[in-house]
Amino acid sequence: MKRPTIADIARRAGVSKGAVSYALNGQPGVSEATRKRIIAIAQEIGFNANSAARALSGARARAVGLTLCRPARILGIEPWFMGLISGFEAELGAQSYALTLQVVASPEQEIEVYRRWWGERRIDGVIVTDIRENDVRIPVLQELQLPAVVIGGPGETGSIAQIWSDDAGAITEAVRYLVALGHHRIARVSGVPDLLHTQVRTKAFDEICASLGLDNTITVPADYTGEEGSRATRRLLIGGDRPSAIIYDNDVMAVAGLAVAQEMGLSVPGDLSIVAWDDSPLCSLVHPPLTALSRDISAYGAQAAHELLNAIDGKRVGNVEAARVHLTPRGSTAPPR
Amino acid sequence: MKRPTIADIARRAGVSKGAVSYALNGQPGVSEATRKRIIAIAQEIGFNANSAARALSGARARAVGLTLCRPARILGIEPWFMGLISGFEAELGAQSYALTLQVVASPEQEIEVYRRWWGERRIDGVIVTDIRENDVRIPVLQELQLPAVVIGGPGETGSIAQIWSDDAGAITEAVRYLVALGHHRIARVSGVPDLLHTQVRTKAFDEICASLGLDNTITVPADYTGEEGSRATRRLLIGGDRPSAIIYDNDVMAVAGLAVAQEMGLSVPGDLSIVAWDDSPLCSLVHPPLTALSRDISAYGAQAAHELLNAIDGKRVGNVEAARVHLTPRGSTAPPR
DNA sequence: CTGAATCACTGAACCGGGTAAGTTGGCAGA
DNA sequence: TCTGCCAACTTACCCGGTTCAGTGATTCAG
Repeated sequence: MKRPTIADIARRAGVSKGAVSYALNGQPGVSEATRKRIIAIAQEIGFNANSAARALSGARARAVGLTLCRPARILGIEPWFMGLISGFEAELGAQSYALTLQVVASPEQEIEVYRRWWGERRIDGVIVTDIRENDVRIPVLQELQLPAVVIGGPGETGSIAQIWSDDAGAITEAVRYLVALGHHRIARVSGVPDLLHTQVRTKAFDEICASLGLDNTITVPADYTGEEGSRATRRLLIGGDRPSAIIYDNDVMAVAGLAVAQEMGLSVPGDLSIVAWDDSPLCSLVHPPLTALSRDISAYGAQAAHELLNAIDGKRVGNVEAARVHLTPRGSTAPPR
Repeated sequence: MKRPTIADIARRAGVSKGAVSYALNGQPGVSEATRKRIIAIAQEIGFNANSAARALSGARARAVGLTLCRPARILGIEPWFMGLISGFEAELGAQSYALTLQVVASPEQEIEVYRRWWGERRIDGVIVTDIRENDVRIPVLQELQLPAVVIGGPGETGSIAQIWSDDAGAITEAVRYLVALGHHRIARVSGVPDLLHTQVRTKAFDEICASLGLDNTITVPADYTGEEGSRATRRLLIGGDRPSAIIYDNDVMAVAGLAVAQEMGLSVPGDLSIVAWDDSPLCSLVHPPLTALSRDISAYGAQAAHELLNAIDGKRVGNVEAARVHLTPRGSTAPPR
């Protein structure tokens, strides 16, 4: 019942442990005949190298870490993280790396987890999301020399690899589209203001609105949750100079906003046009289906994992832009009445 | 820059490696004074035991595995898995166990992953979800003697721990509630029919409907996705003898069903009442908010993790029922017009 | 035919903790 | 003063791969 080791294989093949190691790892040092024989025996007895022993003798842990720093109730509903995770998996699985997950409550706790993981040599690198301005995690990662890739930005990450999508371009496209439909009063419900990509979006939104001569544009900060999305929407729709279109920073808030509009007896898209950020199945699930800024989150994740594996291999990696975000028009946008 | 080992601590404390090991693990064999001194040094230099070395010397890997066997596009939107995961974390984190995740395409691939993980000693146990009748994974887990806990059921899992919620009771409550409101034609859109808990629900649904003398009750099988939820709903609403209430096996299909009803000009709850299974934020996000069968998914996950840790510790565990499912009435149910 | 190079492999050290078995020193009791 | 005993350590080996320095056999050039 004991799980087989290379010593068992060595005994059965009549060679030394060393030879078995060379044979199984494709290293030179054994003849082709012996290699084949050893591989056959390994397969026959269902051998899998003990990852602990392997990691201990200087090699990799063959695992990467991901922390999720949002309350469970948001994590659950947001398609973003799951999309990202399955993207990671596609890339990591191919290289037989494992993904280790931890839910944390704060960036400080996240740093603790990084320190522990790295100290324990449990992982070879980490994927960092929800990057902020002057993010406290960056200097720690540099101090630890822990291979990492940062998702979101672009921002200051020093020597750490970074992958980002062109959020500024995306929001510009959305505003231009709404203006082309005839909208003048465009509002925005943003995600957490601290996050770098929120700032990028806010800046780009303000700029394009100014350059198109729109006034009364407003960004209401929220936190990606449905509750905040509802609250922000109510605030916008109650006011005197009601916007005719709202851009939301994620799909959950957009759906919540749609519900508020319906509840207030406003027709979508007749009285209010809605644009969601990140096109998840959620957007096509509701009625009317939501116009969204789409990007392939899975591919984004796969690309991030790829960069991380490069960083782990010591290859210098830089600042990578992910695939373009594009606007997918659906039933929630139309010319204002 | 090298990460510290117990040998470093031993040198600084002027004792042997063995003494350090005893001190840090709370074992007898060192005086309190020495123990304190050693712990202080460990803290000072930021020592973390190398998990590989620890795992190698007979101890635990201190990690558990979870595979997700659904396409990414469903995983993303379904709050269920993320809820479960954060529940696991709450329990695992407290015992400083890590969670290793893998997305797989089929039960066969899932088995491969279990074999590999266990062979590599990467994990100490696994959490198995989406259990089917005569599930192919059960005999493999028993053969490998891999500690496991099965979520869903109740069903035949032999010696493997199991945790389940009273789905039969829940659906009975939902049907009784709808009948009390005055509904006679109640339909149901189910999840994947192979899954054990789907079968439990279907059986209970048929039984309670029969015992209440309802005819024309029908269960349309679907697969938890929004698309299938829409399709099934359309099929039900197009038919001659339209149901006045539909119970959905998850929240995503319920939301999709709501959109279909709105699209067809039916008022909810006036023309159609809707009940969702699993009360996620999604249910209160839409308009009208959905009546749902609520359960604390996180607590469910925490309980499962707890049972698994017991199983890993060799404690015999059995068949545990999770906290009750209860009906949360909201705006999507009312007496039929 | 000899010396050098190459090949196929062995043996042993090593990674960093865990732990059984052995070794002190100090103190109590006779 | 001697024995016995215990706490407080030390020593040494284990876990299971990886890797490096040999070693004997064979090949090959000169």
